Amino acid sequence: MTSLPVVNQPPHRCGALLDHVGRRLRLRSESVLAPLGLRPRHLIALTVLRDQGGSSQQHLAKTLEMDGTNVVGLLNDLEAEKLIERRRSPVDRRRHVVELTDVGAKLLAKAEFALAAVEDEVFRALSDDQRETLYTLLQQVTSRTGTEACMEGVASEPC
Amino acid sequence: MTSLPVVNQPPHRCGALLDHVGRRLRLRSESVLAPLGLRPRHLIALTVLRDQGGSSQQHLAKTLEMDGTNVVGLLNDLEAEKLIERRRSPVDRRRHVVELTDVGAKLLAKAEFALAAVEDEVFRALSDDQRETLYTLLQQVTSRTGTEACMEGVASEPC
DNA sequence: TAGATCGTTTGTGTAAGACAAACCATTAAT
DNA sequence: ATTAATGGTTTGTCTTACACAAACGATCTA
Repeated sequence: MTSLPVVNQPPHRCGALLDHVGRRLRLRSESVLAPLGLRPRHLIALTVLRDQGGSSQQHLAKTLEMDGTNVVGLLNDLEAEKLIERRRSPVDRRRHVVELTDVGAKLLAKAEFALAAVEDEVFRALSDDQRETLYTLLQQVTSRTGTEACMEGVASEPC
Repeated sequence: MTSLPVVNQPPHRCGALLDHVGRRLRLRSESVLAPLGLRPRHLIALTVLRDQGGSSQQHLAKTLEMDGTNVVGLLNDLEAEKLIERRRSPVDRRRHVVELTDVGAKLLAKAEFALAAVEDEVFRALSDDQRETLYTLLQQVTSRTGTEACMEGVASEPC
């Protein structure tokens, strides 16, 4: 099963394509998000927090692939709006466990709702099924890959 | 077939997800592309030019959703490396028809080859089939949508 | 007690990119 | 023929996202 010689074309690279679509999406999102006091960057963070549950800031920095110092600023924004909470980890009180608040979850939902029109426009060429497929694929990409996933010491999750 | 009442969940928004994956991809791509004298932005432009054929700069600006003046700079970079050519349109000599050169096409191919490792890492969670599906979906998104597509006056294409 | 680690603050530098103004060459309108 | 509009170019300014470094307090570990 490892190699069916039938179709053997080299896999296409979708980096540039993804970048391109991302840009189109981001540009439009900005104006939609602005009235909510959010920027695309904030939305990514909120989404990650919702999907992966609370995590330490270090972990978050790794996930977002951002410099730690800049994550601080990002979280400061979000915390100022009560969208997230930083709690000291009981396990290691140096750590902050960052979690989405109810307000944050609601605003995130609201933002996503507001983005419907944007996505409709950008993904006009895709059917609903295709959009769902795209979503699933992207989520699969971002979901922790088993290895490398745990060991962050957040504990309370069995791995 | 238009509505099976079985699953009726609201469609997911993949903007943030896409942004996130895009970032991860871009970060790694930068270091791979640097030795080739390219930046992610350049790769997008080259990709668009290959996929859509030559276009006027205005058209290109619209496709890339970039400000015209910045497109000039981008193309200047690429032209300096002989990756693209600006030819005056015979139809309207104010226009530049921008096209990929052989050198450009080759470098693009080389870059994509070099990016294999990057995509392997980022898309580790996806099977080859899934990657291909992702590619197809993204391409479908970026491919001109029929309406709005033509009317650019590039002519030589029947629409 | 000493050293490492997490988060934070501040400050610096680079790059993307938006935007405006002025310009030339060309085309279209009158 | 004159005028106005358009495609491209140049220059210059401004904002923002980041990366990166340095220093600090609190906390954990040895």
